[in-house]
Amino acid sequence: MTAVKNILRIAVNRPFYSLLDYQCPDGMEVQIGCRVRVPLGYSVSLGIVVEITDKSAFKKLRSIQKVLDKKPILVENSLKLLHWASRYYHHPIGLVIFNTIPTLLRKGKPLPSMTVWKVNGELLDQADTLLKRAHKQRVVWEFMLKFASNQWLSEQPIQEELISKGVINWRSFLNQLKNKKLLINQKVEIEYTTLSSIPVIGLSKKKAVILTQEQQEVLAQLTLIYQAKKVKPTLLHGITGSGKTEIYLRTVEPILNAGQQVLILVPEIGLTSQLLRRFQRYFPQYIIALLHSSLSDGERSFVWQGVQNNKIKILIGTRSAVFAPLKNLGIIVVDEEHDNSFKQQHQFRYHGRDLAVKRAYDLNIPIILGSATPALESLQNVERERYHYLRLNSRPGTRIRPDILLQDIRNMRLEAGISAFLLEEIEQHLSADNQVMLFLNRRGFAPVLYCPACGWHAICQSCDTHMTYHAGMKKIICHHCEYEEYAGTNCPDCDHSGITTLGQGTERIEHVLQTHFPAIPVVRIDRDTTSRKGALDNKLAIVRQGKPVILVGTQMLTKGHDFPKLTLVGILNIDQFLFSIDYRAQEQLAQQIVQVSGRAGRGNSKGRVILQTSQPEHPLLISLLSKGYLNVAKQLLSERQKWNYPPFGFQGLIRVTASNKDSGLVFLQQLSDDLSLLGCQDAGVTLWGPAPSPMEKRANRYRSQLLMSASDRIVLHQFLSQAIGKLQVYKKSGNIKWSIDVDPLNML
DNA sequence: AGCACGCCGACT
DNA sequence: GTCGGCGTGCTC
Repeated sequence: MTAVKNILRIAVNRPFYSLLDYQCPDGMEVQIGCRVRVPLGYSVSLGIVVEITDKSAFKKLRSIQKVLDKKPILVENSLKLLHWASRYYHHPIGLVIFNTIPTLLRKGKPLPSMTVWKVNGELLDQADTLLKRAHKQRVVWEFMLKFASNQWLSEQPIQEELISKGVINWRSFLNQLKNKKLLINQKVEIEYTTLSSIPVIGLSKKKAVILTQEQQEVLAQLTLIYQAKKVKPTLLHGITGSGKTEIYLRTVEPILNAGQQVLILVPEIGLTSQLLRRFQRYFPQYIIALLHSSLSDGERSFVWQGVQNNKIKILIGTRSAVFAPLKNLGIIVVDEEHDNSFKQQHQFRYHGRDLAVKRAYDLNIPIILGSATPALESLQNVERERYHYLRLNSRPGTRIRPDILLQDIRNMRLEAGISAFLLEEIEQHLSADNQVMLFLNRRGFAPVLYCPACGWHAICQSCDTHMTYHAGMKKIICHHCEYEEYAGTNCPDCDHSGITTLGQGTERIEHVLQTHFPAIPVVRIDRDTTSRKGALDNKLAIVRQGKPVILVGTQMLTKGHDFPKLTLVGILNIDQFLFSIDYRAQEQLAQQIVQVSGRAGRGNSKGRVILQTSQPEHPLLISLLSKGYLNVAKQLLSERQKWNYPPFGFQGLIRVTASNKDSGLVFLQQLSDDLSLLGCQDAGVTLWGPAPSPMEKRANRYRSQLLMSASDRIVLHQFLSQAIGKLQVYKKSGNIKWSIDVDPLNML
């Protein structure tokens, strides 16, 4: 006799690090991946069945109350990934799962369904008497008799037909007929013949792009790679404009044709729509969906179900799409893999790219990481022969690489941060009918608002930082806590009337250029001008018309957009990043310079890049310009190795916030002492701190941190687990909240 | 995260 | 007296 497996190991929607065991009552059917309602303490909670077993360490188990799903809402491999991620990032399993699934499912609602209708054959002879006095009902009835006698009919064709017959309230008539038992209806799974959430853009026939020699070789290599028994990830290092997307399309094609699904991850929503267009054009026969944060709850559930039943074949999404329950996933593409927005910076701090690699590894399917400026982590994985490395080094057609010019701005009079030389160049490129772009990584009008008479300047009352002046709104805004107030014209301290600004942001550059070139449209692209839905697409459309424009923007501009008429790029004010205390700043700066430079000269004319700096002799800039990104990456990697920084060592950061200055540090000191007693130093784990965070006060809370680093990942994770055990039992004074960041990307 | 319990000070 | 503030402890 085999034991019946009736013990459920459940992830409840509460901050527990482990699964909870429950009894499954006799006769209740439940599968792994289904949601259940369980009693917990004095209340009830939702949970998801993660394991089914026949033994438990607990003697007395409570029973689950209800099973919410007939079929699992997660496929096995995404559930496995979530479970693994919960352990790797040391975040409670239930919160990991419930924060990932669509809101409607999180609230216990069912997956979307649709209603279908049919004539009830049993009461046909009574129809005439029942409908004697109901004229409109009779119209509906006759339509249904004609089309839905022998088959179920969905509401969409019913609606179209009846509205054309002038029956506006069609649904209420259907219900009246149902009440008279002339019609019957039922709910069924949605059919994915069309996707209402997807704009269908005029699908011009795909142009037969002829691949370059280089592209053909890369494709051939990829084909070989996929034939291996154990497939390794591929880093596709292709300079901007080298046609990476074309490679994605071709490499994915046979996988789709074999019936499998494709997952494409991009760093930002802004990049999804243009990629969608390319894929729709190339694969008009497959259903493609987007998954990102601006979808409605309903749309999200819809996509979730569509990928799970293998109707949606191509899914393009931002980082959380890595958890989507694709039933038959065949390949993953991570575009712009170096981008830091793949790392979630709140709560569950996971890295979308790294989890994609893990998911591909578990499924033994290919994954392509594409970038013009690969992350140091990825390059090191190539070095260790964990990844294949493929290179696209030239631009197809006549596209030529841009020249980059360093311009020394020491002792130079600038107009709002722009040199006379750059203004002159802008003028020339515009009059040659070309487009120009200025990159400045700071939004707002000016970072400082101050009084020349008494020295007062606007600082945030809740954070250790200045407030940025936004001229359009006449406000000063804190970019860290969003606190804002109206900016007066007089100094709040001495009432001097000549209050003024220092430094520049994109808004000011826009303003200055607009007065300088009144006939040319200036298009500003940053968080302030693109927050409304569709705003970014509208702005990009203006640029795509091809007439001379000046683009001004933040790092949003560096990401993947193609501007064929753009011939000049100006890079302003990057000097601060050359001397940042963050050891990742130089890597990011190099990536940003290369990415933004790549926007220039996409058409037939050669591009030009002017980089204004007061540090023209800085080794990073010299080396980047003379020897290129890979060389800089090698240098940076050797520095990282010297200090045992990632990717050579591994880090975990424990952050604490508290309502007063000292209690966080005291709390972390206790942890630091206990970890030392446990022998973490002897085991090779170094503790840095506790120390106040670089920005100590933020949103009225005092922040401190303890950094743990080690050469051995396993050892680090053992001590992180120990640390969590301690953190849970310490007494907390001063409203302390703590969190863990594994593989932290920034220390601020 | 919820929820209950228990210990306080501040009210009708 | 008892209402409710919040610190503490527990949840299979």
